[in-house]
Amino acid sequence: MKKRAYQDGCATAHALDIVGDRWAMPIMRELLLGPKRFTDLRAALPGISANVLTQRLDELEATAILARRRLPPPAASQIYELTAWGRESEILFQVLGRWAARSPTMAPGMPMSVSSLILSMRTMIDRPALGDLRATLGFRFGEEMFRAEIAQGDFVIDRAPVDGADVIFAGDQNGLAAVIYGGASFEAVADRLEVKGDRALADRFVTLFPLPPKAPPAGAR
Amino acid sequence: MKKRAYQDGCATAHALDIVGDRWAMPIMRELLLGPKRFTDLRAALPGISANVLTQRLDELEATAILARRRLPPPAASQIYELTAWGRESEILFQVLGRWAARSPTMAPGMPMSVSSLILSMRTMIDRPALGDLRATLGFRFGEEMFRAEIAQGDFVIDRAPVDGADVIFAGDQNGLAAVIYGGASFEAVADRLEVKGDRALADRFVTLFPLPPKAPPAGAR
DNA sequence: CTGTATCCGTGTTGATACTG
DNA sequence: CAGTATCAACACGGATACAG
Repeated sequence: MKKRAYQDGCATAHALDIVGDRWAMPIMRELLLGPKRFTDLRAALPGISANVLTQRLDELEATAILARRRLPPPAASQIYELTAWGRESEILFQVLGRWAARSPTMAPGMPMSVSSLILSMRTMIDRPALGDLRATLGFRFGEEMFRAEIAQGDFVIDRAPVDGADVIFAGDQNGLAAVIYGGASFEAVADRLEVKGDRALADRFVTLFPLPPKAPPAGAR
Repeated sequence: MKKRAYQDGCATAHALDIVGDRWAMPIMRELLLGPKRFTDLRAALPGISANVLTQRLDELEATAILARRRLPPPAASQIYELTAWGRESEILFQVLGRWAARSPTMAPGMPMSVSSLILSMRTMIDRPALGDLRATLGFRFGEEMFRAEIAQGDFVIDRAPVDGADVIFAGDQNGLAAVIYGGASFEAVADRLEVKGDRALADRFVTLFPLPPKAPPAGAR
């Protein structure tokens, strides 16, 4: 009847009770950039099974992190969207990601979802290095489109059409990830990623994501 | 051979791979204020079983979050301590705790460990409200002693002797938690908590931990 | 006393198949 | 498309036994 919980008054323990179950946080991450349907979530989270997804969605709804909403006809499908408080959890992903980026056991080069890449750019971009750059960038990965504005030392990116951007990246998000985090050249990923528009801007943009130094591995004294 | 892992290049997913297992983060929390022995950890984490603790300690050592060290004779016992990178994880607990403090499903009044209370005070104290207050506070819970210095709008607390503090709290950490987070009076917890020294300072101190407003519960449109 | 290893009952997770 | 049903594998928690 009662699920397994830490019997602990610490707020951190309560956080783990509600988002510590396997897949709970990846589901939240996939919803941070906007609502999705059941099938969208399944597609974005390779490895999750339908019954676990159902169960987590129920739990996240019960804890007021997300709400389900039925779209008006004719699109009679259901969508899941974060509540206002659920959206405030983005800071959790930012600090988790920044901390884990220093992990000595992190293997590079694994595929990541579109949401992961967009959120990681939000988190990891070197804002002080932007200077007085002004630019608009477009990103199109499959059906998903995002638009980034760089201005006054800030970088904001959201779901939006890419039309009219100074440079547009289109294709596979893993291609762009390989360039900005793996140091690959655009030529090396040309089969997966197309770059349209201001090539000099693209070249500068991909230098804006420095990785923090790795911590020493286990046993390194 | 290989443990269950998200196959995901996202740094957040890697973070969950290494600290997402049940009890991993509570163990790290208990070590944030200093090294502990196996038995200390068991005592601070009611509900964990010895085999799970052993397994988590092995995993956290393999991922370079903690290291085990053997004390020099005659104290031949082993202690577990966080690595430098492991100590950097404190920010995770701060943002998790701050976010979860707004959870509409959090039940108040459950017991918390000494480390939890100390860390939560570090996180939740209202630094702007400190003004130009200068004070030294001592805390003694069982064998554990902490000393806090308030000066120049900052609050720092660490393991240290309590001698000479302006006010000393001694007894059960849950008594103090009930006062600063539950709004109880010192009289109401007099059987669990002793207050020695500057009573006016104690009265002011316990007002410095405002709780953020709760988010709306599930179903609240 | 301080851990570690092994067994076992139970609940959670994950893969596949299936239904409205 | 959006889940539910079934079942096997595994992780957890508790107890106990064992080793330095």
